[in-house]
Amino acid sequence: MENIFTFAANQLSSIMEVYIQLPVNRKLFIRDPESTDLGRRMLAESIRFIHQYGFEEFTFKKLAYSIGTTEATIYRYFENKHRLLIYIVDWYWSWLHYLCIEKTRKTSDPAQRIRKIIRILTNGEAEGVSFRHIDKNLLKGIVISEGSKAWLTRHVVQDNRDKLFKPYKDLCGFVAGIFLEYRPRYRYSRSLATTVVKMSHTLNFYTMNLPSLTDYGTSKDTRRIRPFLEDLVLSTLKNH
Amino acid sequence: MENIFTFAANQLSSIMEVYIQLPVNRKLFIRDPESTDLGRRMLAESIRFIHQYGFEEFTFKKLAYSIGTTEATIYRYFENKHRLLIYIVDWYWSWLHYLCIEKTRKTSDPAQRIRKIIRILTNGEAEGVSFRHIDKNLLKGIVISEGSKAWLTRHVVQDNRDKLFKPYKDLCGFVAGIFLEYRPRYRYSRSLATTVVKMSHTLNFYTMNLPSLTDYGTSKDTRRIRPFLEDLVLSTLKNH
DNA sequence: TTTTCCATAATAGCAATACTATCATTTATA
DNA sequence: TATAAATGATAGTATTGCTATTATGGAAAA
Repeated sequence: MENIFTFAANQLSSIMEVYIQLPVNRKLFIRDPESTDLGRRMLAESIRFIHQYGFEEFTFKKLAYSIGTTEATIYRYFENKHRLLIYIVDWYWSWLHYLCIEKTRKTSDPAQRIRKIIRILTNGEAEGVSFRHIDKNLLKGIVISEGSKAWLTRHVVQDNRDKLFKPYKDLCGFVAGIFLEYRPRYRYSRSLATTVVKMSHTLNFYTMNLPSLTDYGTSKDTRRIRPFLEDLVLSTLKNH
Repeated sequence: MENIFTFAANQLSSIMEVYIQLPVNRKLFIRDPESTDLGRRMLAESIRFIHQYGFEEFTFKKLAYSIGTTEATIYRYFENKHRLLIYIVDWYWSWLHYLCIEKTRKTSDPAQRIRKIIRILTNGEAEGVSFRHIDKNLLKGIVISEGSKAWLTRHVVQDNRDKLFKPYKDLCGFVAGIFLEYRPRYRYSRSLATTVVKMSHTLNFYTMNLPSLTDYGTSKDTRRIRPFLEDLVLSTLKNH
């Protein structure tokens, strides 16, 4: 199967420190942050900052200060902080999509492929190859608690036209395809895929912050999200 | 069944213009907006404004101008605009909860009760008794596109301790109870209830703004959310 | 080597936001 | 009619989210 990550996948090697360049929409930046050391520090530090203090507290001025540059310089890389958020959120979804493709490649049994996908989506610890400057565990935290803010704006429709949410939609589309392999006649594969992708992250947020919305008590044990979603998907699909 | 809405329910009459006072957490306001004409105009106008321009564009200065008062006065009713958002979002969830109780009261068949609940959650047109100053259709739109912002903040945990999200959690708890009536041994009733409540609104947002995440093409037909969720819930529960 | 770019630094400025504070005036209530 | 409470009018402040200008330092082209 040829896909957008072919180039990246070919670069995979046995050493863990591998540099995969995930494709990012060029409209998301003015100057490619991956192209300079300063740019990469912007990414690394904004991930740390947003994870710690939240997106509302995050400003270019503070980011500039903490990496020893100026506000004006950051504005030469990113139009505004919202675009930077979409940049890192997109990066996360692209990476998850890549992981899903990689990890299901060798499995042919459709039900088994579905279980693998759900395992990846609900995995607490970010797995896969490591990256120089992007801390995937922090990133996952950001996507869980700030991710929706990427599209919860007045300009969703225009941003969507500009394909800014393509990685998320591609991932959901891929998952929907896996569902259809299992039950080709199921009519709501996309809705179900979106539900699973969304809830695998939202239930994480609820477990940590509004635990009574889940069944895991106050133990904050996010591991039980997986059996719930697995049962949800397989019960539904089996029924068709 | 005694419940928080008993008083309100007793007031129901055949005329549509009934005044139901839904309980709102007292921490959400400084001065009760329901107690004065000016306060009610604040609620009515903020709903209109947020629906039209979004929560980010919404400021107390603009709200003050459009109802002919001053910023300072609004600050005497609400601590800040975020609390006002929680106020109206809570109001919505309380009202939905009330509707769910009312509409399932006469049905005893558990599966039928589940279908009723899902119908209420996915109903495009806001039904039920009407209110003087709160436009429930606009309110539903706000909850769909701004609702999560109520808890997607750094102070979720504290806000949760202050019981600011009680109406949402109560609704999800009620739905979970209905699921348990049907299948008492199902282990994930809360997660499933939360999933249904969440997705019944999120899929609405996707249908309107990111339609490729759903199965309804570009027709923007939100009516198909209901059969999807109905099938999802009943397939899953039947399996137990 | 010199020139000339170009990225970044340094600094300023501006309109808007999210408040807080003060005092005058109107309105309600005792 | 007195008195308190609610609202209006106005001012002020720190911060945000930018834009603009000029200076500097280092790498590449001439």
